[in-house]
Amino acid sequence: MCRYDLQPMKNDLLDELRWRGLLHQTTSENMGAYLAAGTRTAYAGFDPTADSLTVGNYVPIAMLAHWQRAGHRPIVLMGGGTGLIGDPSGKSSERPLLDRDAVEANVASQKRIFERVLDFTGSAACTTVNNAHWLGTLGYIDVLRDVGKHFSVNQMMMRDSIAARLNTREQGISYTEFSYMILQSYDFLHLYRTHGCTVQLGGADQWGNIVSGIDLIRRIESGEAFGITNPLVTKADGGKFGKTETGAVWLTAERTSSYRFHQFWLNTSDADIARFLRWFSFLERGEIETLEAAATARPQERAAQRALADHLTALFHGATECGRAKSTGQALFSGNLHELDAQQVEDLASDLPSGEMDPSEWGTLSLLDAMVRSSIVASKREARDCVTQGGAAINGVKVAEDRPLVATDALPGGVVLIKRGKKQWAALRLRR
RNA sequence: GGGCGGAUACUCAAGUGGUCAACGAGGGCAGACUGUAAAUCUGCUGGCUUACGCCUACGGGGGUUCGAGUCCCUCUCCGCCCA
Repeated sequence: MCRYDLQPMKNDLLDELRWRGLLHQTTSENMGAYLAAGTRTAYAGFDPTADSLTVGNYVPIAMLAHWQRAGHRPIVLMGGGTGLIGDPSGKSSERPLLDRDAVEANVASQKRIFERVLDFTGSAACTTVNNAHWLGTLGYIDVLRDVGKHFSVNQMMMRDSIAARLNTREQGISYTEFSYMILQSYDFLHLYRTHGCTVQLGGADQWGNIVSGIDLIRRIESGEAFGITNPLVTKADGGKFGKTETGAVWLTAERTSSYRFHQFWLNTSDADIARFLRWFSFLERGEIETLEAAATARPQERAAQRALADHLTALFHGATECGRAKSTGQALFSGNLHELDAQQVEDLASDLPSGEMDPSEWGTLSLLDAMVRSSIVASKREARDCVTQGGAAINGVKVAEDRPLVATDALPGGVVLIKRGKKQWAALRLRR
């Protein structure tokens, strides 16, 4: 059982979401009473445009988890069908279409992520569905007759997601992407019919699509359905959430190692940490409030950042990996690299960009070349700049001038660790 | 179908025959200060065995010229206006 042990929610769901800052809008004022009256089913959709998901996709997953903690039943909708189209919401340009096999493979691969956060057993077991299975068999004529009739083009064009694209000079919107809203609405209708699903969760940018689905259910089934949206994740400095020097932060180990994942959260700025704890962690209110107080009183200790990093790394990578990530960070930032044993060095190096060198190159391979070879820099030019500016280090010790690597630079296990700036590391392995 | 305008480095955006590897802004990287934070200040930001040198680049192709991002022809794509 790899699922992180989430505790049942003690508070009212909407109150909890509101307190966490996860509640952007709901489609009805009666939501609270509706949820209190029984076990409900909600879904959130995910685009299988990659074989993994990033921290940017995490909030909807967390929303489903909170939903489940409150005793309701979650459905993960994999957009195997809609992924073939591409959602225009929040996109400034037309997206490339993926081929069907790629989408199928991505759907399978992403399932692992959901299994870490959601409970697929028990009375409110989560289920996964793939809309390729019903959208794929729809006939064009049928859709136009049965579904399209209920959509007003005039209304669709006024939706923010579409209007934004209609008004830009550079980019238009294809009929394909224009139709996305109809398909997403149909998904909701389908889940309403087959799973008794009456609630859709999504980001604030999904509002228009969600409301369309609710309308469709009312028109065709005379049924009542609801929507809950969460705010989009922002950072206090206005930067893009989820990006680091090395690119997007993913939720699976093959794309982002547990070490980097842990570091990402550890580096959360003071201005963001309180909101991030509430958004991203499943810690209890009391714990969060204690951490927030600590962060305000003694920010230099970064207790809140550490707690968030540990919590999420354990959630997505497991407790063992989380421990490894922490000790790796400790070794790298304390600078005592020669004290590591061969196994630790190897573990560490396996996380880093790396290159190889031959023992015969001791004394001749320059630091600049070594940096290029370990791919920590894109060119020798860049390596030179880095060294000149005092930003390069061998095994954590600053090197002011280019020099050849020598045999004593090797750490146990035959690895030389090269650092660029404060946080970027690479490994050069000794070939044997 | 007709008329007009546009395409420049990661992004936006200057440039209208030599002084252009290309102003400026944003972003990114690095340094100082710090707490592996933010803010601020500074440097760098096409590549090469550091070279007032060479190579590659201003949508694609072809031309004019001693010399072209800059002029001409053509192709592709985009926008606006008229049908």
